[in-house]
Amino acid sequence: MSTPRAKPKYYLTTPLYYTNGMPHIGHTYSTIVADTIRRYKRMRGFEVFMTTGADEHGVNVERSAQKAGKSPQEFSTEIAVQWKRLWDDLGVPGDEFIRTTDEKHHRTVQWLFKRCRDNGFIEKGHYTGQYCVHDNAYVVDAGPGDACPDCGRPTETVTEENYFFKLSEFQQKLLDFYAANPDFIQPESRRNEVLSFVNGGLKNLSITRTTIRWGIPVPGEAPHVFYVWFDALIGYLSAVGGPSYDERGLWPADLHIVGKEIIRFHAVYWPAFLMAADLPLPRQIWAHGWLLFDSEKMSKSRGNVVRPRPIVNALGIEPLRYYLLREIVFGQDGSFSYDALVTRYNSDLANGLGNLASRTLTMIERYFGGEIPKPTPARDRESDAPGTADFANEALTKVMHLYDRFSFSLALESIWEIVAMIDKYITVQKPWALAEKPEDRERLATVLYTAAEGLRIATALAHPVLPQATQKIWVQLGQTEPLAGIQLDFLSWGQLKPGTKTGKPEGIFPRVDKSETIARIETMEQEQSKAPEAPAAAAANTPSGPVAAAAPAAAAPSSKIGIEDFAKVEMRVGQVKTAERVTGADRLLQLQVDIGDEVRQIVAGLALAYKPEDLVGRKVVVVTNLAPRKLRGVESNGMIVAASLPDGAPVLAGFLEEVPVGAKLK
RNA sequence: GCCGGCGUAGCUCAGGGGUAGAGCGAGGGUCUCAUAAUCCCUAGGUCGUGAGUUCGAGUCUCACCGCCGGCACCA
Repeated sequence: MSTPRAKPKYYLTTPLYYTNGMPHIGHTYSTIVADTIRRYKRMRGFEVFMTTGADEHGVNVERSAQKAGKSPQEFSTEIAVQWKRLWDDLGVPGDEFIRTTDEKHHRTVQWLFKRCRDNGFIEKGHYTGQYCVHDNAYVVDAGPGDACPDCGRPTETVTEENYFFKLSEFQQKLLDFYAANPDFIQPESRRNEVLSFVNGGLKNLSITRTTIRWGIPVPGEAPHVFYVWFDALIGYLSAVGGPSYDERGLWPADLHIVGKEIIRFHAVYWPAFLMAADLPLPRQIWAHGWLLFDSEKMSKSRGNVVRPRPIVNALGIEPLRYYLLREIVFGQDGSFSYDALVTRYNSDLANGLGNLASRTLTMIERYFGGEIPKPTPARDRESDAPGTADFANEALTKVMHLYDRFSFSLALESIWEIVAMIDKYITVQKPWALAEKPEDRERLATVLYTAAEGLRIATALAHPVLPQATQKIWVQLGQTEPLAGIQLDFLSWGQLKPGTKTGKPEGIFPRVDKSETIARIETMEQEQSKAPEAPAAAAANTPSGPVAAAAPAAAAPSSKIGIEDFAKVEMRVGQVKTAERVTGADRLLQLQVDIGDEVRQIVAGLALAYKPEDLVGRKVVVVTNLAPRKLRGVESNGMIVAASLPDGAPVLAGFLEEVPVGAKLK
């Protein structure tokens, strides 16, 4: 009963992110990849639908909510709203933000459960595990007698009745399915892992709990709620119709993008659930790798979690998109560093694409009054630009092929070969010299047409990765149809119409100073991390505090707060006792600061403006009630208040009169 | 412990039997349309260690060292 559609559909998903914390760069990566595919598929003529969302149930949310003094629903909603807002702000919202607390999702889960049960794949059984009575939760991986890792109290061995999904019956069916669909699990290495896991035998899966309250109720089975995977995974289906999935014709999903750590749930449990319910299976599961920061996995305990907002505030979302897709081979782990990010930005975006647009459009403006000149193809293509058009046309085919395989880094590499080719072409042809001789007017026209046309092709191809910037160049090239609506299949050399009025050349990617930009990102990161991870942190706000530098990209206006908010911040006069550089960090100083009743260790981003020895003995303003945080592996217990100059350099706040150490500010 | 992967120029990585590659960074040069951008030249790296197969090995085999992943939560 699917409605007839003109275009083939393409349905893809990101994971539904757990609302127990805020997004970091890894989540951002997943979503950016999905958004890029979404945009690319649209340019290939697909009707695309993308789902992202929030996984909200479970003990962890329950407990975090309790700590925050809120109901799980209230707590989870606040976090979910922030996730959604982040994706909106980053321009990667998808088409549906499904929440596992949505009524339609509850309905779908209960419906799927019934189908599985009716088909005989659900049974009652007993789950036995180590249970912490104090925390009201099972302790995974604990043996009898082990202590609870959270509260240290001994755990008890508890057995509860719950429902099991007969996963063991699907071992052979899954193996057959994998064999029949060799591309189902990507990349290859993950596929092999899954295969060996399934080959090793499958145990039945406990899918309900009676000890958890915060979950979807099992209909007619009062204390039971669904447990983890027989909840979140089903969101992919809830988002596109649930029980009536057939009406929208979007199911099965064409692609689930996941992180490598959750591949098994997607590649084993999920297809088994669907088989049990007699529903179509998704076509592909793609597991990407992790972003390693300084070669380490990101984690809160290491204090090296990278958040998207500071980067976006300092550089913009597009450089981040470009970096993640260009630098990291999709499917493999990749290293993330601010240094590489800014380097990529300057060399590829500012000096590469941005500069090519700038020089090309400037010359067209100057020599042809802002009109695309008319080329004289035959002769010039022979003598001046052998193979230019062919090169671009071949690159076009190649890039689409690479995008199809999600080989983003190779696709971008190929696009940038076009940029380099045109750059070289311009250098060889010397249009500025041609412009001086009236008899070279025709050649000049051809050269600039060629440059503009090469730029146009590269711009169109880069659009899925750089949606806004390429649209700007597109407009500057005088194109009126939105670039997002261009079909790549119909793109080819020579479509640029002579006489088209070009727009004013404007810098798309202004070059930035590397160390200053990194300093700014780190400062903002520091600011943001100091705020607790509670909803009140309002990650949407650019830190408007003393060290928030003028950011070219975003710089959200600071919102008004009441006196009661301000009163939460405790500031005191401190005196620097010792100061030294933090190794491996350009701008961080590790300080011991006397704040009256104690000496605090504080790591501050002051090294660009102050020498350690100049700070010793100096009185500073210290925010004393910030949550501790590690910077470059060094714990920081507070924050030094400073003004921030436009170039990012800090200037310490101080007093004109003598003040005693430890005095409070208000 | 079992299974798998990786270790190549300062950095990130490609190459999988026959005279060591790319991009970035760095050094030198060129041009001047352009965002001090572009373009050209330069990198002499025991291709983790040792042994073996071969006329010939980053490239195949074995052993060893180091790092990482899966087998057990997390983008």
